[in-house]
Amino acid sequence: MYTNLINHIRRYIELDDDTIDILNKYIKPVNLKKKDFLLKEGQVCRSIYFVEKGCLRMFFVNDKMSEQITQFALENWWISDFFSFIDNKPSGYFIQTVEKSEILSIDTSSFEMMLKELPQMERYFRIVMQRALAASQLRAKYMYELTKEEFYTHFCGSFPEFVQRVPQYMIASYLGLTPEYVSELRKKKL
Amino acid sequence: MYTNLINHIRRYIELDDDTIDILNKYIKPVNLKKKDFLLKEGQVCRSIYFVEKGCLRMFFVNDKMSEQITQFALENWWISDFFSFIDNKPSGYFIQTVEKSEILSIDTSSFEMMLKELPQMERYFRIVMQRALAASQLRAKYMYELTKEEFYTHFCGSFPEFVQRVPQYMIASYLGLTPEYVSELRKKKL
DNA sequence: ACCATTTCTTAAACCAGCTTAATTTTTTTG
DNA sequence: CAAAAAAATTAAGCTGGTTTAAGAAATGGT
Repeated sequence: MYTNLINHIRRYIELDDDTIDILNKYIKPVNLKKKDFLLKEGQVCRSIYFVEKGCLRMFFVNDKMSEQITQFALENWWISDFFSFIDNKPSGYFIQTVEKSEILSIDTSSFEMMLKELPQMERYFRIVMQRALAASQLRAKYMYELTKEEFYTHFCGSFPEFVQRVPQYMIASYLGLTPEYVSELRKKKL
Repeated sequence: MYTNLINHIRRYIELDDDTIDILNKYIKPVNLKKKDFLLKEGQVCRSIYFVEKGCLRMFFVNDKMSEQITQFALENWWISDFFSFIDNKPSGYFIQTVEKSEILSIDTSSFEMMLKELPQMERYFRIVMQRALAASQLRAKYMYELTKEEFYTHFCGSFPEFVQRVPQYMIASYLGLTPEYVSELRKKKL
């Protein structure tokens, strides 16, 4: 069970069957249908989430009352509002499924206990965080150097499967463009 | 020696004197004057850097041949091109001192050996990476929700000492604005 | 103190991408 | 399958922030 997570951990550290059993004590599976919420604005984000199957989005509601998506998570991605998770502060975000999803969740206290019982997991999470940071540095670089049109084209070229799977207006929101402008860009490309 | 680094590590994990001695084997101090480079575009970024004293900036040169700053590092910050560091890919960035600085550097192989000899440091770096990720999520949120003018005002309000210490055109670059526009904003505030 | 270099300012013309608002297409649900 | 809801398109007008170009002020080295 949780084959995706186990395989993901095994990319980075050794993991025997006994350790997997221990690990299982700390992990809570959550099955969600489309548009279910894992986190709502104002709540403290008390868990980190791993996507076994499905897709999540993280967004906040801006002053114009429209949803601003800041992150997606597909299979094998961890997602959380780390700011809220680390310091137990109320979150400004929503985390919601984009489609029917199987999520694994580890809450704050399980996370600490798990790391105490299985210190080798510190290494796994160090590497996960380091890679997430590298990804976020890369994304920031693209946002600095590309025009919005180039950013859109580059994104569609890099993640074609993703573009199929997620509604266009969500991609627009994630890239920081209006749906109208994306529409215009698509017309131009044809 | 390296009091800032030692204190920083002690914020997150226990550290006895013997451990510090071991740690020292892996750390290379580098003293730099203003505008010296730690990394140039095209090189593989083979180290992570800790600022004991001073200030670093990380930037790339865009197609208009102007410098786009993506990060600063003051005292007690780690900085690196993690994308290049992790996968040994040539970096697209420069890392340069903004002022005379004392830097501590750990190269790729020292990093791996150090983590093997002192596995408790995995925890320290897991926490450092996690916090860096939280900071980068927060920064991204501001970039999404604020206009450039608000972003500038917010930045100056949040880091007044920093604004003193770093030339205005660098702050403009970091925030993704032109120096001309920052000039206009300042005039407006007075 | 003086010259060279770096940094900051001013102002006008310009444009990428947004807003608004109305219409059409697609998807969801009973 | 039909009605309702959600998502995508179109087009015109507008604006926040850039570009360009020139001059002024601050900083640093000798």
